[in-house]
Amino acid sequence: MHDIIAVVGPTASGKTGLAIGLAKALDGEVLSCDSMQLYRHMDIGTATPTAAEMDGIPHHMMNVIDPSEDFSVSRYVEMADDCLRDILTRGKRAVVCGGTGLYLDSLLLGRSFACPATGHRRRLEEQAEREGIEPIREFLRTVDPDAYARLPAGDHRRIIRAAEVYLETGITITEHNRRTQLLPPRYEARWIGLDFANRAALYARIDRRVELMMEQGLLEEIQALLDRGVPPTATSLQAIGYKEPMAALRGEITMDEAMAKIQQESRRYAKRQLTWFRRNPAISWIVQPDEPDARQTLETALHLLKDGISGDFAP
RNA sequence: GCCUCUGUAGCUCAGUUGGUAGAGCAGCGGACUGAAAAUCCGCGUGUCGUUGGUUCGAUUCCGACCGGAGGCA
Repeated sequence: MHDIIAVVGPTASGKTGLAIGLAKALDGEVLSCDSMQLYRHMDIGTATPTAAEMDGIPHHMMNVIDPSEDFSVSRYVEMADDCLRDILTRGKRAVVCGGTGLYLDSLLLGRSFACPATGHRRRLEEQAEREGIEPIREFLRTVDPDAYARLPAGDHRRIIRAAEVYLETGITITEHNRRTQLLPPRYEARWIGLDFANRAALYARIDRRVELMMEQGLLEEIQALLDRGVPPTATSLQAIGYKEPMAALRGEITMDEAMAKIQQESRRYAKRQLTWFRRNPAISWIVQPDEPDARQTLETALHLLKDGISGDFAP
């Protein structure tokens, strides 16, 4: 059996519970792969498991970053890779659990990154603000025609990044991506994906979970972050479940609208996550019924792992 | 009971002087390589309430029926 098990899937699909169950059954520890659960003091809105839910299983890469800090994929890989090696060195299994597809792929498949955010980025962003994106696209057309052709004119973020990488390194992002995709996977992992037979069942769970977050004091959690001095523009506060109530606090929408917005944005996010994971052929999917039984799902997962079966299964 | 209005996509509605229809929102699909819970791209998904009639042809015109809203009683 593999020493590294990846539990992936859309938000509210039951990853957390399954990962803890697997860790208990297989003498493992959980390595979180969630771009928001890694912030401290953001437990309710990110559905970070409580100590009771963790049930004694060590969790890594959770509550490790201050919400005021900016973060990045490469920092995640650096830190998470240390955790992963440490877990394996101690003879434990690693259950990598999360819904942030880019982080998962970067850590387990192994991706190198061209260069950190540079002064070029700020300058390019200001230029785009002043003159529009076209001059930057033109520049890209001359130095990296592939990126120019591939990136839609509306995707300012990636156009600026592509220009930045070339200005900083002298290598186009197209060439960099080509090289990094040729690298072999960094780790051999067994991927298990959680999904639902009916999309509506997943959406119902999302809606219910958001209501629960409000009952648990999401608004108080947000207020505490602001009182703590976290800038409203911080990356952490752009998370779904945080930015919408803040818009309500600014009086732009009502709190009821904010809650409906959180639910809708969570549904869309879940769909994007599915799009990301669906293209990974290594994932064995557990297709859950409308009212899944956690024990049953765990059994199915253990069965998959034991027999090394691949393919999709209904518990 | 009578009168008026109304019934078109999941929702709110537009439209067709008769040639099987289109917007917004919702939804669906996709991309993604140092912000990723971010960012971006694409796609109308439809017994035009039902049923008769007129017509070469009806979602459109006429009748009946069914549902909804309002008015008079």
